[in-house]
Amino acid sequence: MITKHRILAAAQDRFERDGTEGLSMRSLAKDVGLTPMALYRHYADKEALIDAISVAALEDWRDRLAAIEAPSAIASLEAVGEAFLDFALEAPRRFEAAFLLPARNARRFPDDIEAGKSPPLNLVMGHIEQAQRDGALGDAPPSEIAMTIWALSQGLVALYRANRFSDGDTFRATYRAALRRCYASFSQTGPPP
Amino acid sequence: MITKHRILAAAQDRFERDGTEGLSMRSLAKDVGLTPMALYRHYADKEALIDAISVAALEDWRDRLAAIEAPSAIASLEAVGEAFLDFALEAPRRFEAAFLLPARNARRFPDDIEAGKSPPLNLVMGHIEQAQRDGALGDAPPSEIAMTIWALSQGLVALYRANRFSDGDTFRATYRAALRRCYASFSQTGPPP
DNA sequence: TGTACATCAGTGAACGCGCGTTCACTGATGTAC
DNA sequence: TGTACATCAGTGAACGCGCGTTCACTGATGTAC
Repeated sequence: MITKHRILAAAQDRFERDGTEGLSMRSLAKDVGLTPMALYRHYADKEALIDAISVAALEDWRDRLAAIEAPSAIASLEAVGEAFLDFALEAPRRFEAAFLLPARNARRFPDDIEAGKSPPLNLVMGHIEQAQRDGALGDAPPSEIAMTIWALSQGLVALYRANRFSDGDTFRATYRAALRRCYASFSQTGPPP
Repeated sequence: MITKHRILAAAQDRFERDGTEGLSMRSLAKDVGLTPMALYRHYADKEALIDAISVAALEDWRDRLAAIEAPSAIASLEAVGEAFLDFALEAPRRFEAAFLLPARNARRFPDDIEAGKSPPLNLVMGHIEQAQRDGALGDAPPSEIAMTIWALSQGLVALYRANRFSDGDTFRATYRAALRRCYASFSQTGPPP
């Protein structure tokens, strides 16, 4: 049973280094110190292994979110932004697996999101609603705020990964400023001008 | 000479359908109706061919930008957003090649951008500066406005491609609203709250 | 306590496949004298 | 005008490679009686 975990751990490492393409059953087996065929004792095939990697990536994000503690709703939202950033910088491929794989059962905006079908987004939307009650955010639909912030974060990270920022510090500063500005744009009440 | 163009055109088609991974010299040759080796008469190797695809993708975007005509600077900026959206929806992979490949010689924020080293971004920043003179945008640094808008667009498109919107119409509407709101957040003078 | 049997992780050889690219070549077209 | 030669697009066989996966197996460990 422990072998299965060793395989998954090695697969995550490989995946983080080389992506899906670079992850081969043979090279992975070498990493773990096993025959390629031994892997099939634990995972039906390569696809099953990649599924496991995706699931683990989502769990990683869920854990990072769950670990957040902040004094206010708006501070929590800021912390979510930081967690997102850290995740993206520490484990870019895992980050990608969690958010950007065109998942078969992905939750969709607006229906699934508003129906609360995405646990991580639920948590974020809870903070948003609390911030609205605190008067720190305007009355735009929480799901819209969440999607906009999510998109902005995602886009900034994508540009950073595509080498469009001169260095990491500039990027972090720009990221924080952009998110703060974006929340500010939601802080008035009423529809956008 | 015409063969070279036929090869590139077929390669673009393949790439749009299957991405870099699905583009093999052998399958491509079959598409063009040639022996695999004939391709090497026109492109040194696979990498050279992929470079050509990237270059063509950037030219596509440049042409789309150049074709924009609008009555005012702020209307031009809106048109840029629409062009970006159309490009992303019509030719997602080419779009990706143009913006997201970690290009060796990519222009970086803030130095390269402010120094005007990116012709497409230059054009956009020209509109931004004009809009500022028109009083339609606040006095934030144009390069910062450009990067923020770019990131937001990029992120929304990424989420759409990752299946996070229930349908295309919802996505287009959300995209337009988010961009409008983002420009609005830059319309006051002074630093963000 | 001893024996027979089932379970199960892991092995090792082999299969067929598609890949990028090499090499030596053919045959048509253009060019120089 | 005719001939010799260079150029150049394209061919076809072959190379070596890494891939996911099959198959039949070994050998240790646990379990039932």
